[in-house]
Amino acid sequence: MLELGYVRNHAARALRSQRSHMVGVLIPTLDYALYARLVGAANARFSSAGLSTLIATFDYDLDAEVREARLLLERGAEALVFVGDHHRPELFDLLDQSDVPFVNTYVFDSESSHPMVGFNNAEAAAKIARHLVHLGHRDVCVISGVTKDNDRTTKRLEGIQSELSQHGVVLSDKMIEERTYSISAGRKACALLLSRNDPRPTAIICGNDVLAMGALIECNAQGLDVPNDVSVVGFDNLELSVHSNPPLTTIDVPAEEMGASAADYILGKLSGFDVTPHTSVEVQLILRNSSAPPNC
Amino acid sequence: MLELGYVRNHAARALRSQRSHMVGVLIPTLDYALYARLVGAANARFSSAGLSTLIATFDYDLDAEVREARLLLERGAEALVFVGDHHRPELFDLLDQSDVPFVNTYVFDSESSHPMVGFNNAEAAAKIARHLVHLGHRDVCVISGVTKDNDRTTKRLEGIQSELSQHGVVLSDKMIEERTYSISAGRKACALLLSRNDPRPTAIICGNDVLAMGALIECNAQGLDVPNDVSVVGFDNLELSVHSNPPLTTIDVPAEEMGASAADYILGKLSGFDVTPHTSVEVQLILRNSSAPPNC
DNA sequence: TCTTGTTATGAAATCGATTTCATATAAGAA
DNA sequence: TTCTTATATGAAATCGATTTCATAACAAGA
Repeated sequence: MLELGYVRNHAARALRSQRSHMVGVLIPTLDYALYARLVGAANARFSSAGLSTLIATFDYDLDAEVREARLLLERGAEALVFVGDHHRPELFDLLDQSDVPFVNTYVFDSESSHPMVGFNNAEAAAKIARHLVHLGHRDVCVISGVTKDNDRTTKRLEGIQSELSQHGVVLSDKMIEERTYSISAGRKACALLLSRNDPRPTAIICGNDVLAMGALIECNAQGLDVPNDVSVVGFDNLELSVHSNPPLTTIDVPAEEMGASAADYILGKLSGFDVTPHTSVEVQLILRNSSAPPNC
Repeated sequence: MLELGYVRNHAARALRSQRSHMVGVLIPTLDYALYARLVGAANARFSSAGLSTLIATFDYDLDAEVREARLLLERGAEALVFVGDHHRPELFDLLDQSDVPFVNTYVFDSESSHPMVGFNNAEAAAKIARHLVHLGHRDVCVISGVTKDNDRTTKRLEGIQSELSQHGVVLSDKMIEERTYSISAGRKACALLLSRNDPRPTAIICGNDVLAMGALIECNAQGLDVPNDVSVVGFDNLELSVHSNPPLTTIDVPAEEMGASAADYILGKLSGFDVTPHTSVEVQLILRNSSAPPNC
C-alpha cells in the first residue's frame, strides 16, 4: 500500500458498507475556545473507537444549525452531538427521519424526551446568585448572554431572576444587559450598568466568564475595587478566570466530562446497547476573590 | 424532497462525480481559539463556493498531522490547508501522490517551493525585539513556544536571537524558556526567569500572547510594575491583549486575511486558474503600555 | 415539407470497495 | 481412505447518484 501510495476511497467504502465512521459535532462557535474542551474530550473518545469527528459551527443561528446538520447527515454522520436542547423543529424532523442517534449537551432537563448530558442551567445560575445574596447583595445587575434562541442563557437568566426574587431582590429590566460573548461587549455593558447608579449595583452577575472578564476590566479601568466596591461573578470557569485580577468567582462547568459522556452515550447507542439517555454532571461554585460582601 | 424526507447520499455522489465538496483544514489545536479566526475566514470563503470545511487537529504532533491528513484525503478532501511549512516527509509524499492542492499558512519564505500564505516569523519577531532594544533594553529574556517540530516558534526565536546579537545583546540559554502555550506555563516560566536575577531581566519577549498573558500576571503578582520595572511583549494580538493590565505590546497577525487568502488560493487552484503560490501578509508592531524604557 | 440543430427522456454504465455467493482447497475426524 | 467441517479463492452483485450514450421529441430555418 505504501509503495503504491494507495489511499482508501472513503466514498466507496461508505457507500457499500453503509458506515461512514464519522460523527458530527455541532457547536455554536470556535471563538474563545468555549467548546474546545468539550469537543476535545469527545473527539478523543470517538477516535479511539475508530470514528472521526466532524466539527461544524453555526454562530448561534439555529437555521444555520439545521443546514449544517443536514450537511453532516448527507456526509453520512453516524451520530450527532449538539449544544443545548432548543433547536428548530426541522432539525428534529431530520433526526426523526434518519435514525441517527444524537445527544444534547450543556443542558439537563429530566422532563425532556431527548437524550442529553449536562446540567440544569437555571439551578447553576441560581447557585451563584444565591452566593451573592448570602453575601448581602441587594443591588444586583446582570450581563447575560443573548437569550434569543439560546436555552442555556435563557435558563441562566431565569434562574438568577427567580433566585433573587425569592430573596426579595427585584431585578428590573434596566439592570439586565444582553450581549454576545466578547470581552469588549462585557466591558461596555458593565460601563452602562455602572452608570445607571440609582443606586449603583454592588454586584454584577455575568452569563459567562468572557463577559465577566470584560466587566472586571471595566471596573478596574474605572478605578473600582473589585470585590470591595463591586462584586463580579462569571460562569464557565475558563482557564483565564484563575488568573484574572482579581481571580474570578464563577461556576465550574465540567466540559471534558460532558464531552466524554456524550461520546460514551453515542458509542453505546451505536453498539446497540441500552444506554441511559439522561446524564447530569455537577457544576460547582468556585469561590475566588471577585466576590465579597457589599461595602455599605 | 421535503415530503419524503430525502437526504442526498454524499458517498454515492462523491464516488461517481469524484467531487467531495470538502476541503480539509489542519490546525494544531482548538485551544485558546488561536486558529479560530483563520479557520473562520477560510470557512466563510469556502462555504460561499459550495465547499464544506473539515477541521482536524493534531496537537502539535507532526505524526498525528500525517495521520489526520491521510484521513482527510481518504474522505476525499479536494484541498488541504496547513499551518507552518515544516511537515513530515510522509505528508509531502502523500500530497505528491494525490494531486490535491494545498497551502501552508502562518509562514512565508520566498525560497520555499510550497505554496504559502503568511509572514516571515523571524522578521516579525525581530521587529519586536528591535523595539525593545531601541527602548534601551539589554537584559532581555524569552519565553518561547515549544520549538521542536514547529517552524513558527523556531523562526521567531531565531529572529529574536539574531536581532539581539546584532545590537550586541547576548541571549544566553538560561534566558530562554520554552513552554507550550498556556497562561499557567507563561506564568511559571516568567517566575523562573525573574528569579535568575544576575542581573534581573528588564524585558520579557513572549512567543505568543497567551504566554505573555501569563508573564503579565506573574509580574503583577510579584508586585512588579509593568512596564516600568519590566517590559513584557507578546505575539498574535489576541482580543485579550487589548484588555490586559497593562494592555500588551505585541505583533498583530492578520489571521482573517491569511485564512481568506489561503482559501482564495485554493479556490483559484481548484478552478484551474494560474494563481500565485506565495502571498505575504503584513504583520504590525502594536505599541501598547506593556513596554517602556528600562528603569535604571 | 424537409433538414438541421437543440432539448428531453430513458436506459445503461460507472465510481471503488465491500459483501455475498459459489466453488475449490485444506485440514481434521472416523 | 472417506466424509465432514473449516478455510481460501474468485467472481458477481451491490451501495445510490451521476454521467454517458442512444433515442425521441421538438423547434427553427430553408
